[in-house]
Amino acid sequence: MELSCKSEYALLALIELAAHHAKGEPLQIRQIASQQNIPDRYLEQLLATLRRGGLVRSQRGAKGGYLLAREPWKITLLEALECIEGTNGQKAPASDRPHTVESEIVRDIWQEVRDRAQAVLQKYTLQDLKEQRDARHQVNIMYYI
Amino acid sequence: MELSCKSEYALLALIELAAHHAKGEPLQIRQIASQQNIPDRYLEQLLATLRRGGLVRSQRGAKGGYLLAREPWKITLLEALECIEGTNGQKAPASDRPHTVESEIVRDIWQEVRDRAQAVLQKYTLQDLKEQRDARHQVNIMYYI
DNA sequence: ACCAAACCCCACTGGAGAACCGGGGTATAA
DNA sequence: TTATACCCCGGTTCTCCAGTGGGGTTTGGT
Repeated sequence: MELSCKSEYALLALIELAAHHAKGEPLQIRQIASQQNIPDRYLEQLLATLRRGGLVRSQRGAKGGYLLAREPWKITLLEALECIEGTNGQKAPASDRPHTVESEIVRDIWQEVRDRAQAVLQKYTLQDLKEQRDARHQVNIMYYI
Repeated sequence: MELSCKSEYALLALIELAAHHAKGEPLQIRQIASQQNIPDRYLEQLLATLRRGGLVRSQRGAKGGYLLAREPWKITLLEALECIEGTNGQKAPASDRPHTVESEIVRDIWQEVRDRAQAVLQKYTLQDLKEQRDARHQVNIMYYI
């Protein structure tokens, strides 16, 4: 798993879309970008990737924008991250190298690490993040009063 | 965590050193490299990093080579990987960006993923890998008979 | 019909790191 | 003294990240 800036941008955008999802109307790149301080031309590319991955859909033309392709509780973070950074074929070290007993041991541990990371990302959906968001915003308002 | 080719090379070298550790005599780069099919000039750099990190020590001159700086059960994989790839300070996306409620949620999840990955790497020592190695080699011998 | 809002696609840049290769210097055992 | 092995520094090629920019296409509103 990357946990890069790119991945963070994608998740932030998806949280915004999840929060806006009940309204049923599309949300524009500009809105998301300004809310989350993301360069809009870059975010555009990420949303295009998410669209091609089937996680969001777009509405072209005036009053257009993006919507989640599915209900927010049906999209896990694992899906989102695999979509956004999954294109780069070999994240694992090339398996074409002749493998020894020792290299298999290392690969097994690599796999265990990946499995643990993926388990965390599997258990959260966009709905979960949206609820956390609402809860924390509520706390902020209470402090403000 | 990177889980790159570089990291794999480093762990393979450390396993070799752990396996050879009982003899008390140094092991040469060439030996390790040919055993594990690693380009030797590259491995040299990695061992230099591990030396600077205090995980191995070197003996210069003829009959020289590398030895573990500590007992194999006192070196965890987490230590080894942090040493080999840890110089790049922030693997996390720059925190200098203005952070929103949403970005904090994402960072928290990032942290949870990292913690899980590190927990796996923390629980294994070089001694564990050496024992796995011995066990699997033994199995291979039995098949051969 | 027109216009402006919005997405769409492609290309390019600068920087960082991975995965090497190579040359020459230095310590050390035999 | 000499061969062996580590030591240090530098360069190369490649890929990806993180953006920026230009021009094209769809669409709703007037």
